Amino acid sequence: MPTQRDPSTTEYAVLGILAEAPSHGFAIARHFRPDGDLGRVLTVRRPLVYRALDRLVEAGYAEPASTEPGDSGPQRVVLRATPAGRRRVRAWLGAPVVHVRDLRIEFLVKLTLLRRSGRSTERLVARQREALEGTFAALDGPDPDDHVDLWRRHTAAGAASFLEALGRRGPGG
Amino acid sequence: MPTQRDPSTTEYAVLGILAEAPSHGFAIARHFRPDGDLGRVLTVRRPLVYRALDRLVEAGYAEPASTEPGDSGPQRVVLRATPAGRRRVRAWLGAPVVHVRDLRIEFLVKLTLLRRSGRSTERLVARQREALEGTFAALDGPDPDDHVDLWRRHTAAGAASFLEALGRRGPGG
DNA sequence: ATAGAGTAGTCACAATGAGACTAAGAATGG
DNA sequence: CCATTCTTAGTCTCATTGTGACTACTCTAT
Repeated sequence: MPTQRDPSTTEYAVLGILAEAPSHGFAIARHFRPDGDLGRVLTVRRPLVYRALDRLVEAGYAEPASTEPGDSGPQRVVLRATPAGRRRVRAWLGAPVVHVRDLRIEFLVKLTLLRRSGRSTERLVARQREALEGTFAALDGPDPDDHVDLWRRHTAAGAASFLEALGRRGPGG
Repeated sequence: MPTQRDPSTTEYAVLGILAEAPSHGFAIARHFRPDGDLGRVLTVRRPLVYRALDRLVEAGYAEPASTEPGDSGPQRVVLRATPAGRRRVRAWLGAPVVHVRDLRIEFLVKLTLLRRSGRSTERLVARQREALEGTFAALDGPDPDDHVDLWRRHTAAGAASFLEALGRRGPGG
């Protein structure tokens, strides 16, 4: 059998929603529209949401639960997260990202999912700061000549102050 | 005839190299490896470089110039930028990016190309600051509660201080 | 001679992204 | 009463991007 690759951020995000409560593709897709809570961070169009669900089912992280009549429309196929899926997404939600560049999407998706369901973000924020403190420390000293290094320095400084501001807001912040 | 879409950043970057001097795919691809000057900003694998060249030729921005014996290897196909291609890339190099998120790749590619060939970056940097000053100004005030807005604020601040630091280094900086 | 390393370019396939399409049921309007 | 239109629900197709493996050519070292 072909080895399953790790879920993408999109797939994890969809699984995150599904782990909160059983749902169906169309409803999940609403969260990921540009004006949705998750869509503000990561917009995902409908076909992609359905593809992500297909993969999650293939991987054993989600399964069909039932078909229900739709809200004025065709039947909907309700899916739910499996225990393996819930374990997987819980581990992902607790783990900090490795690169500064993943803060923008992956880390913000995690924060959004945690806050949606009223879970505390304190631990994740603390771990994220620890995970990147080495990166931030390596950027001390005078401004470098190279413009790429200069960019890294100033954006890393922005990211560091973001994490500090997050940390200053007690639990749930 | 199908309307040509605008070149992607990758295509512009390849065209930028080609506009400096006629060259061939393999040599161009070297600049875009992770350790190359352009690759530090935007890495592009060989197949993608050749595809970009195909498109540039289709679009009339590049054309085959000659075939030459390779450096210990097969013949190489040398391409050159057409006048239309040179015009196009010159205009692109002079134009600031519209969104903060495009600074990281598109703007840094422009800077890199300008510096490679010894051209001044002053004008582009000044225009880029003007182009984003509205965005930066809109972020004044106390830290927002929403974590997505908080992220935007702190990273925009990082980007603004990067552009200021760039601006402080006279011509060519 | 032959095995390796670097040069030059191609191929096939997977993943992503965007738009248009089917289809069902409810509401509207002449 | 029938046609239109809106929203819900899901699918299909195609273009673009990204990745690894592949061919082939030339020189060098063993």
